Amino acid sequence: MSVLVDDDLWSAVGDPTRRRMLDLLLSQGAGTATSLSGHLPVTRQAVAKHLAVLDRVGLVRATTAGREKQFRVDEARLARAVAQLADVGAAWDSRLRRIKRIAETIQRGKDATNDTDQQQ
Amino acid sequence: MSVLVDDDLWSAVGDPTRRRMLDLLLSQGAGTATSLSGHLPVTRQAVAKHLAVLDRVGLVRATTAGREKQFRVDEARLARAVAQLADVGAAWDSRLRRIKRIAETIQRGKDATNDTDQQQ
DNA sequence: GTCATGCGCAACCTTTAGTTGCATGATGTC
DNA sequence: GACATCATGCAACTAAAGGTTGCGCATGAC
Repeated sequence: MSVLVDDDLWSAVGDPTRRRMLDLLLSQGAGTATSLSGHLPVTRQAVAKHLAVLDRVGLVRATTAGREKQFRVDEARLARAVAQLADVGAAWDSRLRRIKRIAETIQRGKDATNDTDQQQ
Repeated sequence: MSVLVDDDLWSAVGDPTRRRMLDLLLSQGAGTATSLSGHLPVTRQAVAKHLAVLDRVGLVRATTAGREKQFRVDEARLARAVAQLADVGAAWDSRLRRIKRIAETIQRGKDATNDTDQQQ
């Protein structure tokens, strides 16, 4: 059965632009829509929309200072998202390993008897 | 700097429905658009579109048998996707750890002197 | 042959990522 | 204080993606 995943959280980090924004925010500590857009191939308005999405799922939080609105990553929240990535990856990985093991077992069976034409 | 990620591959597994489809295909070995749609809250046509997406990025491969079109997961490709999930997770995780470590260092500094009001 | 079933295609709707354009509000300088 | 400036916010519009319904066609079962 499938791993429990917060779809909102996942799809927030599913967007490439938002992932790069998170990278930028992590490496720079904080940033505004304007400053981030300077490092991204999209307009400030697009960045602002993405920040709104990230803010809605709690991955970033804003502090208004004068005319600037600084965003920074909510570390606990991102850690949770990272944990979910790891969970899904681990679930698939273990299933892939199991499949590989079974395939090898079948292969060994074939090598041994070489006439049991097992399918499926 | 951001981790190298194949955006197509990532966004293919970024969709919740497609993730569940991959789960189903992994647990059942194979499936058709019709069979999968029985386990999902969307129509067969929606599933077919998702299968087309997954096929385009190589995560599944189809074999036509009579009037049925069976899809199965390309294990190598999914393993690669899993590796990318792990990479991004690890990158963020290490950055989060570094931030936490710095925060603790600052905290220790404050505890010691209690007047160095350091603000980035 | 006929009937059921699985697929593919087309039209349409809604949401989302992106754009441009403009109004508003805080800063700093003269 | 007035004014140019710069960051933000808001609105309208476009394009792509996820989803739907409806229909036509091929294949397999009887």
